[in-house]
Amino acid sequence: MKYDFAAIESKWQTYWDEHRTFHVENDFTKPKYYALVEFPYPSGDGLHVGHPRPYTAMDIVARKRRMQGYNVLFPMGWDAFGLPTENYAIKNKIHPAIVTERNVNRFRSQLKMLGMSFDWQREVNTTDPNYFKWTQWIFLKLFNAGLAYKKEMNVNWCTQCKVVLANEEVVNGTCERCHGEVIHKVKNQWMLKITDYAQKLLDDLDSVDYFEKIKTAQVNWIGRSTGAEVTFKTTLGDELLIYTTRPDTLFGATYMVISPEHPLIDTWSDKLGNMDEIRAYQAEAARKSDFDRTEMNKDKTGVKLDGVMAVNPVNGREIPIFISDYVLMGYGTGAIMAVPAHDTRDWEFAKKFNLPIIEVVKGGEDVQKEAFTDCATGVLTNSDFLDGLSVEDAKVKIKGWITEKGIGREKVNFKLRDWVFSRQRYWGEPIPVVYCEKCGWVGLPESELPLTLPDVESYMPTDNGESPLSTLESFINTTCPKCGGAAKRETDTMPQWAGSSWYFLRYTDPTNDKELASKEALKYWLPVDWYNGGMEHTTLHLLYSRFWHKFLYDEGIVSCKEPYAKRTSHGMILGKDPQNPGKFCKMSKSLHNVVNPDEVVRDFGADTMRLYEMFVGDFEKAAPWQEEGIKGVKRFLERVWGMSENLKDGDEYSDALRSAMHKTIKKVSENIESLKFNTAIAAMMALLNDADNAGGFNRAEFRTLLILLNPFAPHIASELFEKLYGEMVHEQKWAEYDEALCADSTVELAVQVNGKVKARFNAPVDSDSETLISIALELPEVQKATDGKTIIKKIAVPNKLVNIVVK
RNA sequence: GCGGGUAUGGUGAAACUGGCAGACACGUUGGAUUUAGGUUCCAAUGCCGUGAGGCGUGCAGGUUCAAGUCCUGUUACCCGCACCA
Repeated sequence: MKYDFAAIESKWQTYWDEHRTFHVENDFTKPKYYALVEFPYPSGDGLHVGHPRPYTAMDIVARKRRMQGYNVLFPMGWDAFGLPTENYAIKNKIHPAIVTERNVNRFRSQLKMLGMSFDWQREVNTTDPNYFKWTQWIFLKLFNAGLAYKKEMNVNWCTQCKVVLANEEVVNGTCERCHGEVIHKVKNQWMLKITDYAQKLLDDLDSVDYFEKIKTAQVNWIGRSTGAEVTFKTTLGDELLIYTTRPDTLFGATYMVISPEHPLIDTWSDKLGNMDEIRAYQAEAARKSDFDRTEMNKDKTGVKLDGVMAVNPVNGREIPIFISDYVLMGYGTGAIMAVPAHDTRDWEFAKKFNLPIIEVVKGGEDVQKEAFTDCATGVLTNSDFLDGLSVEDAKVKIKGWITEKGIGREKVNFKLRDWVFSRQRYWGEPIPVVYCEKCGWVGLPESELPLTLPDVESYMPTDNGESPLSTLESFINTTCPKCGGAAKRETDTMPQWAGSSWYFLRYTDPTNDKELASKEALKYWLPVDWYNGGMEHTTLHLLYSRFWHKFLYDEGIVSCKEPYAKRTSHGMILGKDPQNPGKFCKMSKSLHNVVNPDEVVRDFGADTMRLYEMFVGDFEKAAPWQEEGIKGVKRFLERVWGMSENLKDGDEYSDALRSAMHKTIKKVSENIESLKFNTAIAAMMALLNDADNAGGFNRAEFRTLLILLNPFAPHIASELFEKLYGEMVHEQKWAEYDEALCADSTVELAVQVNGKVKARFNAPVDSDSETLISIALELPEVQKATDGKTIIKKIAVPNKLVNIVVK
């Protein structure tokens, strides 16, 4: 009989659907396993071949865990708020909810078509009011805890999307999504105080099993540094507070720089002689987009403030103050002391403005030619009481000194900024607060949740930067829940990252209308045992959701500090690069190199597609999509099918294949755990080759093969298992192996002379070194190679090789 | 600039604590079956050389009986962050 993948796959997909095979109950008596993949944004384009790679990988893990006896939660849902849907809706004049539903249906059917073992009874959708009721509820918790606040601030504004972006969403000064120009705009925005959790987000990385590169990226993004804050008096009688990580270089400060947005400038405005010039520079800096600012970063610019000087507290010297956009208002205090001798940026600035460069740490080259920034080897000089100390010792001493004198203190700073949480868009969760003239910002009571989106005529984003909801009087005008007076609703919506910051909690109890999920369900299922997702979310979704989870932990909602026990990531699937034949690059519509999974499944089948995606290369690395490679795995499945028709009798493994069977079980079992799916598949292929050489499989051996194959290619495995053994393969126990039986009775050893292989021989396993050496020395090839030479050394590595060293 | 990563046949790639480099595939070549083949099967396939033999894991050194793997230096490419004081 022919391997009719189309008929087999639709048969089993229907079976799994009708029997709810992969539905899991909250059965608290069983050991649980929570496997999670990132839920997709259901775009209008449907799945592309990149999606199934992580999904198949975790599907393999989930299917294996079920066979190992775990109660497995492997859910799927839709991160469905977002700009593309809204844009599509605007263009085609369809409500975004309808577009979303259509896209979700397409995605769901495509995932079913790939044989993913998701529990479809637990599907969640971030745009469902029953879901976002709890997103809003969490926001109110944050608001009531003082972690959500509204602030007038300079934000990133995408000129194309006409929306505010979080720092994490700005890539190379452009919009992460549309690559449009990002400029700065001063707007009143909702902010979340993720910075309050900076230290915890950093510390608790020690307690989780993430890929090291993921941890490193988060550590760098959080960007903790220790230094000191120091107060400089000014000649106008007030004070200037700066932050430095090099307080040891205080004696080398020859000027100060403050950010163009620094508030002291306004304070000083009528006393400065060159206000026109300063105002012009401020305007210039404000107008620059992030992109321009990065472009310009080689050439330092700035303006000296005319009429004010700072006084260096360690030596009383008066030094000038500049404004320059290389100092950022958002970090530290927005002001620095400049030590050109020991900071590259300060050095460049000093050279340009002809400022003195004083060496205070010796050990480098001439500081007039290059800044000396090495902290490890330097020794203090020209620094009075610090002279002769190492940089580390000097830091300690000066910190003590400034604390004692009351002019400064030790200070920790983070690069992490608070999370800009407002978006001027229609298709997002409404922020459930109102503004009352009397009471200020007031959160809605829980009874008024969910606050749903009103129907509007136009979802168009506006050029003035206001939300499309802002023109809708019926939505805006409401009463204050506190005083009952007139109040206005917030018209901005939440960013897309809101719904995805807690979705893994909702899966544990997706239909609960009393709580976001029951305490018992949360306690049972969390933390997620294994979460796989893209590296691109490391400093976005992954960080945001850790923050929310930690907050919910502090509120007593969840009972573990970290949401994910283990986090891994996958590489991208690359397409052919049309510009460089033989090279590969990101798939994109504009390059016409996108591969559609529907066609692959139609032409080769879902099992082949799954196997190919796993066989293509190292799961963690980017992998090129090469149509030719699909044939190899298709052939493998055809061979499995063909061999099923010629099985020998046998209730146990044959002598010929026993060790091969045990070795393969071990290899496949271990490889799944370490994400080495490619070599797991290779091991099964090699087993087929072994079986061919042994004259085919017997029934016992083939049964095991199907169990190993089931997570990878579940349709063919289910079909053959039912046909041959009359049972369901997914109900079988995972195969076991015996370490002792993995070994063959004899092994081939290589014999080297001076490290070059000259001969080979077979010997019983674990033969001792003396025996091996004496056999090796008798071999004719070895005699020839050692003839007339002196043997200096004989090394034998049991079961591997013998090396004879001669002179 | 800082951080992370990669470099192995014609191609995708394997190689656990240093121990036979190239598993498993793709492709190619030859052969068989077939009216036919985007079928199946068999054989060969790292490079140079007719051969014995030599050379081979980006490059240059080093340690070792033995190095893709360890050490020093160096180049190229990819990804992230980027004036964070």
